[in-house]
Amino acid sequence: MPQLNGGGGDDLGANDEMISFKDEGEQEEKISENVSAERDLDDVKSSLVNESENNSSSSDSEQAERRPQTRPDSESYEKTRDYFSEALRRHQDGGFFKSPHYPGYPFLMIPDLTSPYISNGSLSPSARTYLQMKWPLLDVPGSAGLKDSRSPTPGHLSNKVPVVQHAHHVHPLTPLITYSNEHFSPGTPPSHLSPEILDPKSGIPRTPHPSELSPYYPLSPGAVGQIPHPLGWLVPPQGQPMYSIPPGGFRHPYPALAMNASMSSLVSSRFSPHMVTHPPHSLHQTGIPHPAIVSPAIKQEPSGDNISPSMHSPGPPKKEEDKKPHIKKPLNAFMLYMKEMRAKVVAECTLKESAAINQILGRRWHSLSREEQAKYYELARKERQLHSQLYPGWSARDNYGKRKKRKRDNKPDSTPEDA
DNA sequence: GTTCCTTTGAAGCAC
DNA sequence: GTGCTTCAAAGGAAC
Repeated sequence: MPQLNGGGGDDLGANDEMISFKDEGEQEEKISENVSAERDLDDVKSSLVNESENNSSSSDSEQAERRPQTRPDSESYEKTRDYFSEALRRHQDGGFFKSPHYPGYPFLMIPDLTSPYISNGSLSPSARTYLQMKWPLLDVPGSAGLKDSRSPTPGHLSNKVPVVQHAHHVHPLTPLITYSNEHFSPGTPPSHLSPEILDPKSGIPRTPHPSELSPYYPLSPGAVGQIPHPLGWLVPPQGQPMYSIPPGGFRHPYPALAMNASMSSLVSSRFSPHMVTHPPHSLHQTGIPHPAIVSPAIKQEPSGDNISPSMHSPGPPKKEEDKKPHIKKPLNAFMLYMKEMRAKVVAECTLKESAAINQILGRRWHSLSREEQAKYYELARKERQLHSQLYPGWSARDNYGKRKKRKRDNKPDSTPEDA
């Protein structure tokens, strides 16, 4: 098990896997830093297309749809230019900062711009992206790229406009391409692009702390000081509200994205607005609304409004289980990586199927250097640690069977357990 | 509207 | 200890 012991040199766990992927990563590095990502995408996409063709006899339309994706030379280039122009225009007229149309992505892009390359330049785009995220949790040994990554604030990032440059073949504006402003509430200032973060309550500009980067455990300001948090990074050094919640709650499906950089990797639907604005149901015993908490109704049936029945009816609980909020599993390292990089991959290619994206992400994951993966392992470890602190009695087993039964494999010998 | 797909990792369970 | 299973995220595709 890839269990980090925290601080140990060989604490990555999954060492065997690391060894194997190391070669792959080196290969990619040899190929070219610039082309690795594209080749990776091309490779995956090609295989996906082939598989798709073989398995499901993809229609010509699908092929036609995907082929240009694999070689987006001319058309995509023109699109890119258009996007670039569009984004540049937005940037110039200020709208770029006022109303980001790419809620999740800037956080991924900006780091690349702050310090695009690590000394040896061997890191993959994603790696650099990650390394530049001012990881709040980690002491990254010998990471040259992180040398000054602690000091950067959104303020210093503000003049690093993603459209200016981007490493590799990634379209400089790909983040702008993928997302529409419908994901983002126009009124929500992109704190990562703002020189300072305004305190949602006081409106006073404040310097964001890396601690804010963890949206997984959005502690209310009052709750922060109530518990001895296992992770020091969760506690703001200046006693300022770390997980400041916009008045009225988040409207964005990825609300915390508006907070700052590495949010994108950490933020997700786990941080659902209802959990923030209506903590009573998902409040932990410490009074802390945990993003991993999802009411049974919400979790089991994501559709519809996310109001837990228990919220509507404070009356007697139906069952013991119904009363218990659904506490999600802490994300593992790959999941954290996936959350962070998904938008980037989506932006780099036109694939939209999560399955395909995940394949790419899986490859990229293996292409990450040991150090880069280590950070995710470490973060995941802290996630689990914090999770266990918040929910001492929780067990992964608690969630067993809460999902709709998955048809695990289409193996003919597998008997359908479903009635 | 629900489930599948697809990835890796963590955890639980059976043996 | 080993191997299998489930769940975590994501969102389009398929049903």
